[in-house]
Amino acid sequence: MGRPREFDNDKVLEALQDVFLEHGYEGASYADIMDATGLKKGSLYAAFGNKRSLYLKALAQYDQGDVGAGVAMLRNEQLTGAERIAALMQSLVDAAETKRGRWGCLLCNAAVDQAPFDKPTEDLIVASMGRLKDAIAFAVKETRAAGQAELIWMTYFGGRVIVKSGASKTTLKAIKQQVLDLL
Amino acid sequence: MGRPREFDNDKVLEALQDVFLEHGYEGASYADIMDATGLKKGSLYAAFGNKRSLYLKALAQYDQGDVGAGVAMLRNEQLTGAERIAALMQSLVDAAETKRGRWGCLLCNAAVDQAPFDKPTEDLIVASMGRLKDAIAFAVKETRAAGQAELIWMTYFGGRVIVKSGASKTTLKAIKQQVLDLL
DNA sequence: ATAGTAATTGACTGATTAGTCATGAATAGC
DNA sequence: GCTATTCATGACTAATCAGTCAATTACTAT
Repeated sequence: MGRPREFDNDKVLEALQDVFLEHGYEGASYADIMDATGLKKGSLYAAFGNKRSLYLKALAQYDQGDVGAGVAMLRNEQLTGAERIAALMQSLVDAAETKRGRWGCLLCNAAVDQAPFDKPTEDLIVASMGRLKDAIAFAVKETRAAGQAELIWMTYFGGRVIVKSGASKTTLKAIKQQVLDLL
Repeated sequence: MGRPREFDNDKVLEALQDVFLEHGYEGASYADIMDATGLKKGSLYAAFGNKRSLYLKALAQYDQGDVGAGVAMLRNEQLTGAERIAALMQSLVDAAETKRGRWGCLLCNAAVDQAPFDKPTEDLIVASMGRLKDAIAFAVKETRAAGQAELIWMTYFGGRVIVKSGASKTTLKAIKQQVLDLL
């Protein structure tokens, strides 16, 4: 009963991901948010709560979506460990070529710009990063790089940082190759 | 002639580094800035220009100071290449234990939260990151890791990211060891 | 001492911030 | 068709934002 909702929750959270990816938490104003989601403030507050809550929900969706897909891929035993790590590193190379990729990884961005201020955000980030680390460890466990999971993990995050400052596809390909040479 | 300046430019820029390290660019208000520097707005504008200009100058000082010191250390031929890389990675471990270290690396933070918006900032970051990469390459050039400079470079940035989300000293020590095992 | 100059200050601006709320619109059950 | 309920809207608030400026202070050169 009551008036039916005119928007789709998941679609709105995807739009929120993009806004926060592009502008960061502090840099994203309600003007940006309303523009990206097509919703007015009242609807946003009623449906998702305040700005911090919007952020956390978008981050949680990113964790389930983008990070979750990466984790699933790294755990897909249809592929060899080396193939899975290659795919992970390729996603970094690809990130340099898309607008969304250039905006970075919401997880890394959140770690840098919000983790120190907000415990729930930090908890979500730590958990999500941990799942990614474990998945990398799983993928490399039968390769020569079995003891270098953290190294590859860090390379991924480092790559996400340099993509945001405009690193070239060439640079990222070189990094990808250096990681593959570990395997 | 005229009234003498009551503050020291370098000291003020150091305080600005801390403010922007702690809060990021958007998150740092003039209230924070005035509090940290002890200067009023008028003086700040007269001496350094607008907020973006404050940021760039603090970033440039960070580049010359913290990054410059790291680069000099990596190029110090009094030490072996392995010793130099060990010192670099140890600085990451140490960062997990100090308040300032927890705030991260101004270069990485800037890359994530400002590089996409401001060309001068991006240029400074790219140049500074490049100098660090070259210095790492110089340090490893006669080790087994001669072809893995970018890998170590990324590991350093990745480490800076996870420190901001509260990574433990133990985790960072493990990463340090994995890097040293490459040499 | 006086004049000239540069630094400091705090009050001020208009714009923008996140967040609220009364009103009206759109539905479902009766 | 009426009522109850939920949703959407735009005007509203108080606070804060970056940035400006006239008045005052503290110095140097003459």
